Amino acid sequence: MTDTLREPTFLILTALAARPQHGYGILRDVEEISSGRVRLRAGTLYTALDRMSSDGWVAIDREEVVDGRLRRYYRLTDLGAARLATEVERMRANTRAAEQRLRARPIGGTA
Amino acid sequence: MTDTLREPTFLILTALAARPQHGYGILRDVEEISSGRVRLRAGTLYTALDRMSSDGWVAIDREEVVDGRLRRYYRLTDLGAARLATEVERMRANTRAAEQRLRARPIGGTA
DNA sequence: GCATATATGTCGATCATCGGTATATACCGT
DNA sequence: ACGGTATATACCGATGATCGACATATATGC
Repeated sequence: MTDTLREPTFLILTALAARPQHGYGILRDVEEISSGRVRLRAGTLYTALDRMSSDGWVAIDREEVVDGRLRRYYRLTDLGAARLATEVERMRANTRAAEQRLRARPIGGTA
Repeated sequence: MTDTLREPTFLILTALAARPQHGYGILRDVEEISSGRVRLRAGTLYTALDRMSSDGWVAIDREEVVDGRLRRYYRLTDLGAARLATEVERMRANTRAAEQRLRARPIGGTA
């Protein structure tokens, strides 16, 4: 519970915070959340979902078959939501500290 | 320039944003910045300083000898400050997105 | 016939960080 | 005299999340 989340993990949890979604939907959502900056690799996504499932952060919500293709929907658990909230607090504290110090820094001349 | 910073790297840059500091001073400062949460390993610190030196994010400011012990002071370069500022913006955007979605999420009943 | 979108998955490689260890000096309490 | 803690820098093997590439399958558009 103590360790920091990497960006892909963070964004997957964020995507699922909105609503249950299936893998490919998460892929699209993460891209939208990050304004196109982050494009998850399939390997990253499914490895992360497996890991977070066994950690109890996400759970399989339901499975559907659309056009002969499987859609496995995941949802955020309360534990996962709490983990995400903790991470948000940590990031807030860190950004606050960094901004404060960057503002105090003399501009230029230190190249 | 695109990849995300890990917390130790982020906090080392933040520590140096305030003023030039030597290794052990950074160790103490990072602990203070993070309210005692993050205690950098010596290996992490010096490996990171070497890496960031070759990336041009930090530079050796000066060297002193105090009580027969070497003190190597590092300072943040303009490039390093820019990199930190970029990272702060990224984290701000991510926390904003996560908070928005966590607030919209129905509380409880999804364990 | 070929590219693209949808959809899930495996596998080897990379790399920052962790945890432990090494090396020194100085100070404090017992 | 001895042990513990603080100061100070540095190396090294292990870990683990992510990357990049590949595999498989269906549907749609050109």
